Amino acid sequence: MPKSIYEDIYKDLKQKIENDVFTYQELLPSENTLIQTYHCSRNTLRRAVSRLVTDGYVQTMQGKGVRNIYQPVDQTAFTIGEIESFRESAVRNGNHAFTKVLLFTEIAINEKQTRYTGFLPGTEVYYIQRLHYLNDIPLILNHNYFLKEVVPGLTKEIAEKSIYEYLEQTLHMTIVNSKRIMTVEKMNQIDETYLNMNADDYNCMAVVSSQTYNSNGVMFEYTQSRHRPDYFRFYDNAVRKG
Amino acid sequence: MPKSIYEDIYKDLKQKIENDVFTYQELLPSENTLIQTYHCSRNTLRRAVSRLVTDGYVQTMQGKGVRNIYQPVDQTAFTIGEIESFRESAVRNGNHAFTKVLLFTEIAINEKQTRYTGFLPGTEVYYIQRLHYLNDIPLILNHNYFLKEVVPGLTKEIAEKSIYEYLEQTLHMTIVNSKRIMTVEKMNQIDETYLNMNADDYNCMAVVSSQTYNSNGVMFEYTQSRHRPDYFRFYDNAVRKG
DNA sequence: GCCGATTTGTCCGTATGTATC
DNA sequence: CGATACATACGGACAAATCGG
Repeated sequence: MPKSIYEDIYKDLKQKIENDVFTYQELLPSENTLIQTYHCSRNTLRRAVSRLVTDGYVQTMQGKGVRNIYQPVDQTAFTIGEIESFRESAVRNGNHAFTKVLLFTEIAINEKQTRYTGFLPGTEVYYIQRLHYLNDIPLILNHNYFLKEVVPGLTKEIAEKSIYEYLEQTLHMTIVNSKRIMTVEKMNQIDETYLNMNADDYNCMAVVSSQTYNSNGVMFEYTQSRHRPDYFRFYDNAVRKG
Repeated sequence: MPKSIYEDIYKDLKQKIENDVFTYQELLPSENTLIQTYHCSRNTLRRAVSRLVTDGYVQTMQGKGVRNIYQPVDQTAFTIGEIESFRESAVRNGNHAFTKVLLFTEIAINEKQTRYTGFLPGTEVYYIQRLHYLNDIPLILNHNYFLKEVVPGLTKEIAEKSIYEYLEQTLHMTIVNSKRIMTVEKMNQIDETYLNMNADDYNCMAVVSSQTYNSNGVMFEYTQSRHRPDYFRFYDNAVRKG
């Protein structure tokens, strides 16, 4: 797989920032300097830097330079309470990722399902319920709807491993983008049971609904992910645009 | 304020997509066509289109074209990846916004507050509690911490209108980016009271914690926004990274 | 399967504008 | 004021993917 120059530069700079080659609040070498370092054009370098900006790693300042504003997530101010470190370490040491398939069926979308999935009525899909464990704790209850026409040959065995691996490696599909909406919803009986929660404690949860498109512009997946509220975290970097 | 060409093109195309000049799943005119339409260079046009991609409005396909994948979303949704004040998004969606200042104080950050705000102990800040109403319904309870050194002269009167307007128009500060984390937390007594909620119903809420930087690379604001769960929506578009 | 036309992706060099110091 | 640094814009060249004949 041949890679692009700007991506190599992006990754190199990113890694240097993460490994404290540039310290927090320090200015990076100027564009002209970096151009000489990487032997590339100005456009190519600026493209790499602009990705670092959207990542929230650096900040460009006209006439001044490029400032490193990267802070590792662990040490960041966002650690609220003690559960935090456990949560973080669970994710980082999460070698014990395990997926349990609760339900594997093939259905046709009805009127009600059309409203939230975005699939037209009558569309043939695989409807799968899966429970994702991290370190033996059930964290996420997933409701997946996959377009049968685009994702043929899906089986329970594949769903137990990785559906995306199947899509990319076997079907050679390219996943392009995913529109997501995050909300907070009441827990239902199924959530409580499988996620091992008690309604006397938390009675609602984080819900991420997503529509995913492949490289042909076809929306081939709708998924609703229902997350245990005490383990749910979503990171984002927002950029102010003119 | 002189604007840039690529931004004008971006806005024009965006508006055309929103107004169904191009229908869903349709291909946009090719780059060469659009270049002639807007009388601009290829780079400039591609820059405009790339913003539409990150917005989740279109999808580019090498060798084929640019497909419109825009579908309107709920107007009350907040968009991730973009900084917008409460007032701005309310105005944009044609709603009536009102802000009530519950508390306006000046404090020095203590050890405990350092952990979640990211300000060093002893830092002088304005600590403000505000309640944001949308169409007379209290939706968001905000805890703002503003660095006094960078944001001088803040008053309760300003806090009742728009702090961001004061920052940008009076102090001529440029807000650049904002790192945010979204979690789900238990509601406390204060939340219930001001947001008019009953713990028998929802007992938790969406919490968005954010650190905001200005154009000098200074983190001048920490804010915790506590949202009514039943009105909370965050919209996001994730793009394949390569 | 091949070839050429079309379309997007990557990269380069250069010129000019604007903000900072 | 000049030097430096990032921002915008243009034009050209070649690569890679797609599609139709």
